[in-house]
Amino acid sequence: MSAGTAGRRSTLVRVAEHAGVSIASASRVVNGLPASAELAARVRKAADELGYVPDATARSLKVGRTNQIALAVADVGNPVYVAMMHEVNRVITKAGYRLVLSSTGNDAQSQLDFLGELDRGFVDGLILSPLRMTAEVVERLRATRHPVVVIGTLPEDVAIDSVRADSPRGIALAVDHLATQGRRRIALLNGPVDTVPGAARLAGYLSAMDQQGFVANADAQIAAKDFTYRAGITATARLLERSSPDAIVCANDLLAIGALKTIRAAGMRVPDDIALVGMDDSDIAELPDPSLTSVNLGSVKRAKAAAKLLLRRLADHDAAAKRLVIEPTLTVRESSVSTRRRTAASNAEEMGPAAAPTTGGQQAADPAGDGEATTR
Amino acid sequence: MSAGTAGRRSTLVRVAEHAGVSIASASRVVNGLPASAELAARVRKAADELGYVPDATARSLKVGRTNQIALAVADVGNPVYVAMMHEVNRVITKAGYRLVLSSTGNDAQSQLDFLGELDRGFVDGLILSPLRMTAEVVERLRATRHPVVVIGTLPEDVAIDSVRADSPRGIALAVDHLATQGRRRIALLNGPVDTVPGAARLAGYLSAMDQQGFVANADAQIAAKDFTYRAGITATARLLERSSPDAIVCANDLLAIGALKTIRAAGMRVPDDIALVGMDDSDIAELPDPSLTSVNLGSVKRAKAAAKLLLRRLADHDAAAKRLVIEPTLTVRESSVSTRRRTAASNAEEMGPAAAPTTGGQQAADPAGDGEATTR
DNA sequence: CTGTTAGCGCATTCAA
DNA sequence: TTGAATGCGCTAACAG
Repeated sequence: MSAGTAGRRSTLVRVAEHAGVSIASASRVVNGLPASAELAARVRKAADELGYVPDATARSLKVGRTNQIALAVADVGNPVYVAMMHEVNRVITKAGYRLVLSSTGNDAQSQLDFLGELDRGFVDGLILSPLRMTAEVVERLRATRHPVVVIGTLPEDVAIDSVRADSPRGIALAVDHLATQGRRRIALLNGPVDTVPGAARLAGYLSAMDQQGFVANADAQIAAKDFTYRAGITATARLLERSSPDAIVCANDLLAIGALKTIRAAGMRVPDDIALVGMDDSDIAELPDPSLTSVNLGSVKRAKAAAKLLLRRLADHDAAAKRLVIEPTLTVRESSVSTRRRTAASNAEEMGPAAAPTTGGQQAADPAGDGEATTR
Repeated sequence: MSAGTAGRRSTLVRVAEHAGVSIASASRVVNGLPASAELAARVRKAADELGYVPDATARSLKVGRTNQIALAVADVGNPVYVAMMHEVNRVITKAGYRLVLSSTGNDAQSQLDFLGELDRGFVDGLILSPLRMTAEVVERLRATRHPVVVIGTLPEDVAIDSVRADSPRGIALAVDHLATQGRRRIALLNGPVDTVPGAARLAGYLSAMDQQGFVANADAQIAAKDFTYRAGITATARLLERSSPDAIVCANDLLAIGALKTIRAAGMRVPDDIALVGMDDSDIAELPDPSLTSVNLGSVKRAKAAAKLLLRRLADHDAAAKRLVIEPTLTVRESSVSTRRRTAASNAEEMGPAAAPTTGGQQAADPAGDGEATTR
């Protein structure tokens, strides 16, 4: 009914004409600025009759804001990135922004291309979660006129807002948990080591093993060719050819599920023969049977913090850059806790009827789910 | 180095000044329109020195195009929508468009809100995959000045481009396959019946059962409260309380994985005691053990077709509306094929050493993966 | 081939 | 409070 004459798109000028007021007044009424009740009514009526809707493009050109925020992630196929996207979208939508998605794939060039595009000003800011943080990327980030928040690790000297997971600590949670369960030959199923997460996982593993007084045998470490389920299958097969772990820490949940498949195909059981710990604690962690114990690296929290950081900077371009670190947590499920008594390996001490039921090492962790992560 | 004086943003006017040419000439060079080699060089040099980057907003205002396409899906948590999003992004990116994502959640209102926003003209077109196609949504769709393509089913009299899956046919593939495997008591684990996919699944199930000469017992049909893994768990528990199926067709892969969990918890085996068929054939279908036989409803093909349909319409606003239907396919995996001889139920005929290995009912199906789906 | 000019639709400064 | 006028940065007529 109120759609008005569909002829041409109606603009503010036409509304003004139709209402018999100046274009400036029409603009004011539409934007809720002070105006006499009578005039406001006239304008509103006219706008209604003409089915007027303000034009976003013109407005953007005028005010210098698009109300759009870009999110660039490496791999939308990974549930973690989906979760992050979801959270970023939630936060920025509430603040009146739209989400422009750039799924740059694993392609480094298209990542750079997108960063180049950024200066065209089709978005007000960017949240970037790069798989590889190359020098070129860093260079582009410094050069941009637009606010950027990085999810991941940045060189020390770069003054850009960022938020990262403490993934070494996460690995330590996993290794400690496995050690507590009596596991001694703890292997690492990693992704590519030349990626940001891959490098962090490896470093964390080495340090955690050291801490526990275990030797990190090279045969017990393997890098899958990417962070996918299939890569997990083949990499685990290779791993089992050259070593006999009683536990595997996986760099990601998809890899872990791949490992699960291979272990079974080899005639062994999880967790009795080999315990498994995934990482990311994504939606899919609870799907397999046994369900997957997983290190929660706070992907949702990171996404939320990143979004808020960007919103803050959008409001104040000159704020000092922040570097946030999100504390990991361990979600214990079935894949790491054997119900049968451990037969192999020693530790004389019983460790209680069954390890603690759920989360293990959570820190002060945004209890209400709504706390201002950026203030920590 | 080539970043130029970072002072203020450089515009075409400044480039023109710096090069000593008219602003129009500068524009032409930038846009690759004919110009003398000498002039072109001067402009390009100036642009480079000033670090000039054309402004997307101004350009959009002028030409009336944003080069953005919106995708509105109900639930980004569902792998199918992620796959669709991925594909849409791929196709439109290649055509020079950016993707604006609207994850409207299950919230009907925010869906409507987004459709309202559409007329602000921040995107050139929309691809919409609504969970529920209400009268209000249809009304908004007709009212919009912007091209829209719907993924899903639309009322007959609405002249809007759309592409849908033939999900009754998909269910039939599943039921027929199960019947061939000797299953007779085939249940349906559906999602909410008041959704577009839920309604289609139910209708398809009833008709397929009828076709096979089976009775579609009401006790053997259940509707989970949404299309999630958890809902699948609880709904299956209820289903098993009131009936004893030897096979379950699930409206979606997540539901199927939930069913798998519940069946196991009840002490039964898949596929020996109960065969399982999922739907969507999404990434997660191969994760469980046994891996999930699943009806491929062509989500990627639908997404691709929708994107192309929209691009076509963007190029020609007055083209006649098309309604495309994508043919389903069955991907047979482990969850539906028992390795042991069926003991219960009859069919005297052996059905070969083991059912056909992979896809079952594929039609003429875009062999190169690149065929023009819209021309069928 | 190149320059001049007029808007795209809107927000906003300045007068009245 | 309201109206007239300016320009955001760019492209596309139209002249020359």
